[in-house]
Amino acid sequence: MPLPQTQIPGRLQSQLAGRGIRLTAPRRAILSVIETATKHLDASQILRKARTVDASVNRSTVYRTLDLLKRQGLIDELDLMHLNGEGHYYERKLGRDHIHMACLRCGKITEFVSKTFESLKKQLERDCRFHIIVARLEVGGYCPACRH
Amino acid sequence: MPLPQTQIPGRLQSQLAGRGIRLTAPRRAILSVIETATKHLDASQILRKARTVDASVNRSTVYRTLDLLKRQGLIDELDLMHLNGEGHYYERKLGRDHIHMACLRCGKITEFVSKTFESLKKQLERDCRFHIIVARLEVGGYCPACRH
DNA sequence: TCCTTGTTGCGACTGAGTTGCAACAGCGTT
DNA sequence: AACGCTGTTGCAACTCAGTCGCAACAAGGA
Repeated sequence: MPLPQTQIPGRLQSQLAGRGIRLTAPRRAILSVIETATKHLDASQILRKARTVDASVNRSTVYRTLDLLKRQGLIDELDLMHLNGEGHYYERKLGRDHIHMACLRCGKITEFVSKTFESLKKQLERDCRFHIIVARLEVGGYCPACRH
Repeated sequence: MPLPQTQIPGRLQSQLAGRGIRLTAPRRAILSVIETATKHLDASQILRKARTVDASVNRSTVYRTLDLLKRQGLIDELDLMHLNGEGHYYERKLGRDHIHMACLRCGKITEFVSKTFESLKKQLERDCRFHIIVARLEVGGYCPACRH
């Protein structure tokens, strides 16, 4: 349920290097932020944290690196039901997809892995002859503590 | 699979009126655009079409009306995998939720209704004790014509 | 018809994300 | 260890979606 982050540090780095992608100081800073995140971060939070590692990191570089990681399928982009503005959140893509539930009252984000979700994707691929690259299921509602 | 739009014209209007919400000329124009849409429209497309009905409709009013309809649970907001920029798309909420599949190559949007999706939501409500208000499943990948 | 109250148009603003460009730095090659 | 090709960066200016404060306005109940 919680973010299964804080993996082998440097894992993202070596995945990129293994694909012949150049590693630079700003990229290393940004990757380390993403790898060690304990909650969903948006671009400006990633920038702020990356700057504590390498003070010269620029906003554009954060966006360009996030684009790179998306194209490489190494991160997922989330909206989290736009609870706070229009921006996006990012998280490492690891193994199984999970569902994000956002509480409309307290803002808490809960993650949930479900076999049914996996079946649903298989059904889609079969019935619609659609080749899925990314699937995003976001739910808004009230968490156990806030429901009425 | 296609949009089940072009419902009883004026249906949205009477739903709002029935809730004691004031009907104005710009609102009527915007509602008629949403009701008669044959594809997913974004805010600026809604504005342009609404202006063919009432030339004085303003951009802010479109956003304010979309917010109203979202709060009333009468429309759904979609990203459609951000195939074209960062904006949002809107569609009437009718009966069962459906899944949106966006082809990353040709941009085609396919809709799909699935019993498994309904079970998944029930499972979520039960297992996570989460009260679902809105559920959005968007899939990016390759449609039958574009897959390789 | 009047009056209250919610709605609108306007214009200025915010904040996310993008872009062109010159300077720079990986990293494979020598 | 230095070289050089080529991809990457910082910067600053920009675009675009969406928001906001406010004075004028209009819906619809009395």
